[in-house]
Amino acid sequence: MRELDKLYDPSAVEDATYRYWLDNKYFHAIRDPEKKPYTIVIPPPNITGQLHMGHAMDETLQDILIRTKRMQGYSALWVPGTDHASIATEAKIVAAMKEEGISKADIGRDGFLERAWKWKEKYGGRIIEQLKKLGCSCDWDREAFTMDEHCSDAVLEVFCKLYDKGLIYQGERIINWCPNCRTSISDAEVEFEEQDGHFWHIRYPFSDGSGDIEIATTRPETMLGDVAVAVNPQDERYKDIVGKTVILPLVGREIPIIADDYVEVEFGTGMVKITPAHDPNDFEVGLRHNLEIIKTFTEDAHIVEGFGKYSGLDRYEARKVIVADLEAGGYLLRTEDYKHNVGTCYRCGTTVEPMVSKQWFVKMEPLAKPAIEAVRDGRTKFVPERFDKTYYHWMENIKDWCISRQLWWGRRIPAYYCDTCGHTVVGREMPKKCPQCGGSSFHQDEDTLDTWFSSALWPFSTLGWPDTDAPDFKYFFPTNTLVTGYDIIFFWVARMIFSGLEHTGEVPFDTVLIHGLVRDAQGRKMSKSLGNGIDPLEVIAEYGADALRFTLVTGSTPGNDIRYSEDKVKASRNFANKLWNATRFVMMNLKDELQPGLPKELDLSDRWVLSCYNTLVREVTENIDRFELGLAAQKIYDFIWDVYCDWYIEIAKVRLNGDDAAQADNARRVLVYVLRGALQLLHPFMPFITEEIYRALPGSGESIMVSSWPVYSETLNFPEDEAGFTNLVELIKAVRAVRAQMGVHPAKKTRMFIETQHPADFEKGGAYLEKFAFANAIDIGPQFKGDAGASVQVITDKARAFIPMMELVDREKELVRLTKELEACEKEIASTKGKLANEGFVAKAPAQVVENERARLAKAEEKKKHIAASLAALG
RNA sequence: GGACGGUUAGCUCAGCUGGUAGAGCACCUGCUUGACGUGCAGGGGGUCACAGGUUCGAGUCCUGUACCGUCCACCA
Repeated sequence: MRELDKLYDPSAVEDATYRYWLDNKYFHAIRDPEKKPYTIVIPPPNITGQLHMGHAMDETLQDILIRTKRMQGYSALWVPGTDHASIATEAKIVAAMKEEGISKADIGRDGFLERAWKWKEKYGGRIIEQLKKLGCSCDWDREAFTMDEHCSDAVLEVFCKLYDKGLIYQGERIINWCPNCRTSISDAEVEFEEQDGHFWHIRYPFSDGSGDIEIATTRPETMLGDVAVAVNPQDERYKDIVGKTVILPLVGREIPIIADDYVEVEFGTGMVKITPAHDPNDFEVGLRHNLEIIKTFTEDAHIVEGFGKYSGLDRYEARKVIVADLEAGGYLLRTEDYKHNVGTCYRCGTTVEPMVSKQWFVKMEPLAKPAIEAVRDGRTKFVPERFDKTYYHWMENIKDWCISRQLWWGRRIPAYYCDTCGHTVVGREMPKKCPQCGGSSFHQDEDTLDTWFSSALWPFSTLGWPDTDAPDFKYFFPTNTLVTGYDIIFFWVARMIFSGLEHTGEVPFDTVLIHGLVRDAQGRKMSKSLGNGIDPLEVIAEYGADALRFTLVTGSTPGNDIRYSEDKVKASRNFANKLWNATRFVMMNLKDELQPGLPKELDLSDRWVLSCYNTLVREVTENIDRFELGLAAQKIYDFIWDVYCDWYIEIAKVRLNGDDAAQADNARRVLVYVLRGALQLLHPFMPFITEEIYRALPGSGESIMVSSWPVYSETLNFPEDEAGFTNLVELIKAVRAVRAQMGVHPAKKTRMFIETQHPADFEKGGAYLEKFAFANAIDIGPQFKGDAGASVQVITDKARAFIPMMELVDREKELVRLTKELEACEKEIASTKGKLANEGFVAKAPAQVVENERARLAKAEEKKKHIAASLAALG
């Protein structure tokens, strides 16, 4: 420990401590056959990313688990790494290029990839450094990247394998297209948001001139691609017109009226225009009725060639022009305001355009089934459990996964097309000869794979798979706990589960610990656009990583969002400082030589604190096992602050400053013992300060990180002494309360007579009473012989304390005070008696509960006797 | 439309398998207490959203209602 500063300064400690851990390779997991493995893979942050509060919480939870398990003797591996994040990264690079006036086309694929790798080199490491600031004990020797050679091999293997099994196919399907990112995206990547729009009612005339029909649409610009109008076959109104044709206004195309169950009779006019090329439902209808697909939008959402004046217009301009023309032509019947949900790109927010396009898909149904089973039969558990519903719902309704992206940054699809006959060959490398025509010239598919395709393999690709003999894979896989936010269950968790099962035959982890979002103090989501994000690094710089970490786990419960507020961080910082000062106190009282371990002779307070500590060890361990990290943290906090600092240290001062050297030494040894144990329990939560203090304590090992997790011990269990000490504490508190109420200055010491039938406890604690109950002389006996009327009387169930303070005793006030106490006491008696008189309660409640109730009654009655006696004494 | 979560002290939230309602912050009163004022001692403040039910006993379990929030679906 450096100079004993009054204030703990995290910035003076954290970096050096982290370096110490790194230098000693404590984070590096060894495949020790004697140990059990415990593995976590990090949710790989994007290489474009900067550490935000969500990461900070996610990583803190993982670090708590991994540090605990490491101390518990597991070979604990936390695999770190980053994700290439194809779409997000590519967007950033393109934007940066735009600044320079360069486009992708200008530099070509190779030039672009060169830039991308440079970008990765430059920014990919940034977030890793930020994780270190948080104190993450990742095994940096095993750092991975979704596009490094190894992970790429895994992707290649998986693609080829699934293709061979028929689970990956290429096809013309309707997909979600982002006109800004210029790529397809998967269903999961579309976010719906409610927007104000209009409902345009348009007249389509029958081609035979026998009148017209009315259809309503929110997207008139898609009418250029209309190939039919659909009605419900059950709809009596329209039975007769099915089979007739109408003329598409502005375009002049003749299109049929068809019947399909998809149409809701009640909604709108009960007639729907069918645009198979640009609406997923219409696409399905088109398939059923064998309709033509007429594309009307280009990749950047402009009207395609061939539509006259509309061609080349952006989709929104086209809408305006088309509506105006409809109106001018007398086709627009009316316009209503209408709120509807619009799909947007989860990366850039642009309105997604459904498009028919040739893409690669993963056939989901055969993969989803075993993945659902695995959660149903408990091989993988969600914590909290309720998230399995979310998972089932998604998995059971899953559609095929569009995995091809029209991007350059990412793993290129290993499909090759014969230049002679166009035959498709999927394989690990470019084929030499076309199996169909014998041609020898091929070109590779231009597209890359969805980022999540590689992330889905993360728990095993990082451990050496597809080499199933890879030592890490054999030892550490399946992993144990996956920690992530509920927002990426679909993107990632679900896909890892089915991928793990399909490719390794095992679930990739046994537990998924789900946490919520970190919100701002007003409960709003932290976001760039709102500008309400708090930078964890700034918080760390000001308050320390320990304070931030502690804040993010206390007062939270798995799966629920938490609000970030600086006040909470301050409270955590204060706790660190409290611990620091407690240590300062212990250290400044240490003598040169301190015997290790506990002394033979323990006094009442020693046994009390050890017994409390022992219980703490048991409970904290249980809480962590059950992922109740917030509860565990709270208990450690309470123990250190309330039990250790506020009581035990204060009480130990009596012996430390007393004449009995042996006793003082005993106190020192217990102080150090309990402090060290508490530090160990706290270490996973606040790694830096605990390490700093631990190493300063005499008798510690080289690092708290590699010390053994405390275990509950029957030899430290002293229930009677805990109870006895509690009697003392109750009397002390009662005396303090009465004195505070009466406004007696703490400097005023008094004599005290303790009337009790349980003298032993009070005799043992006599010295403490002097200090804490402000007594300068204490007598203990079965009966007070002095003038009760001239004494302040302090009452507990085990004792009456008489404090002669004649000048302060106001008989009337004392009567009121004691009468109030009597009333409270009688209320207690009535309540417990009532319960015990209830036959049902006595017969059906567990014996222990009834026993507690009896004890409570006995206590209250004893106290009542004391109060009655005191009241009598006052006359 | 479906699913889920929340509703507990002025504020932010804990409260595990039902058994005497808690913490932090804020507030009030004292305290130059030989570790710490980022502290110590004392104190006020809650019919646990509402209505039923199960139970000897409900903040906790069940049903329903209200409000707030999230996700999924997408009716053109």
